[in-house]
Amino acid sequence: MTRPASISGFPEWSPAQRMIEQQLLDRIRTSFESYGFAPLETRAVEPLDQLLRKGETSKEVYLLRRLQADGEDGGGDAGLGLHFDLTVPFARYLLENAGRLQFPFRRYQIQKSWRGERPQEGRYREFTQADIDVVDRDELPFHYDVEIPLVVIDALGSLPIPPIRLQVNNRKLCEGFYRGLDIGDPEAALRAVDKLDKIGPAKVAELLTGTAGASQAQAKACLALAEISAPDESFAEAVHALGVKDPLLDEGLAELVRVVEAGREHAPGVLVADLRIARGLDYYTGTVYETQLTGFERYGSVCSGGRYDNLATSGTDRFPGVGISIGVTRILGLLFGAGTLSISRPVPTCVLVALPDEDSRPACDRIAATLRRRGIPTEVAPSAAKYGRQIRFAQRRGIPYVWFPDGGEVRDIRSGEQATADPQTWQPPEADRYPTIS
RNA sequence: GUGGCUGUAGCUCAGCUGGUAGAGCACUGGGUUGUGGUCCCAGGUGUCGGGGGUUCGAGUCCCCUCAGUCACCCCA
Repeated sequence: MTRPASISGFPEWSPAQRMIEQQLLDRIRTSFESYGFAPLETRAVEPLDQLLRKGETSKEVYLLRRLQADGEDGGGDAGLGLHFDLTVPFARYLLENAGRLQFPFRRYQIQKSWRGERPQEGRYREFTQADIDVVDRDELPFHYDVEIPLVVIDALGSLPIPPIRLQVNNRKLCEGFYRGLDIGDPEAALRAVDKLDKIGPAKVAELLTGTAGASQAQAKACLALAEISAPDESFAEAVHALGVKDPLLDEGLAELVRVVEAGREHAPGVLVADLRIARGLDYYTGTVYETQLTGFERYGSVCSGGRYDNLATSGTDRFPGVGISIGVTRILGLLFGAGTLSISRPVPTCVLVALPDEDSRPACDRIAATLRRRGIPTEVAPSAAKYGRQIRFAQRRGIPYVWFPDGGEVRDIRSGEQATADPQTWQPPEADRYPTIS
């Protein structure tokens, strides 16, 4: 008989929080569509072999199983699992529908994902991501790597959240550098360098010599590279100054310069080249993005992605892409936790129509209907209580206006101002029509 | 998934080395019998996260479990 309790990692926001989330999602969607990304939703579930095609994430995947499945089929449903991001399902969708799509194909996708990891602040087992990707057939022009971060800078910039810092790096640059240095295990080096923020340069150097087969001098060079960070193209000179020569390094360098140049022009101070950014080792092949929320740096990236040249391939078909994903639930969780996101009222209602007595309900319903038709969220009082109670009902919910049908008057209960009004023509100030977030 | 810390009213929190439920705000009713907020009075404010154990007796000690949080891992 114990009361039902919450489930770890599966957040359920309050109505006020949900209204905030919906408004953020609306604005993100509007931003995405303003760049011409088309909406897509894929099923929640993918075959396990699709999910595990890249990366060693098997432990986090939630499996789908029927309650009544008998032991013979292993209790499984053909090995289905809930998707843990939106990129892998998108790659599957591409291969399945390539013949019906126009390329380059740009889509956005705003959906839940699931990961069976241990939850903590800003990390959940069920969470919403807002994803954009551009994919082409055979070759994807690099200018999309330049465009993608500008889209999310726009999207996140339209939200009432702290400023962001979008860090960009390029895998080719790092791998070329390591190759030019002749380091034994470039992947291990990448992994070690990625921990720089967390464990500091001394520990990273240990890792580099220990696991990546680097000499002391090589480790020092890797650290020097990782510590380069700049909001403009000056980072390229800093890399050149390290004196390493490699064709792949030059290619990555040139690409990163293009991204940073565009960032400096369109979003000054937001986008920076940060050569320590590595991302998960799985499918990224070039540009990589990560995003810090000012004041919440320690909770990790709230928006990341990159270029993947080999994620969607089938036989001779190849669909290179570049994309990025906004961690909506993470952003909300952090800001709710800090108490810095609020909404002007916890219900949509703008007007409460007071009810003089039950017999008047049809007349009150007509007033409410008229207001609603004109786009003003309206509800009628639940019962014909004393007017004082009805006003209090509105006040407790933050409803700004009470409509008195007998005299045909509307009262702003914040100021106490009351005036005669016609439901056919009365307008609330635009700021009062819907709840506003700040 | 491994380990650490935390859990008392709707919220913020007290509660001494085991001895019988507490404050502020919020909430409900009334003072005010159809125009709220201030003020006054009266009051639910409680499975002490849940279960088990030790004890004459457990909010307090022990075990398990759930949730939150932190570190590792990984990442939105």
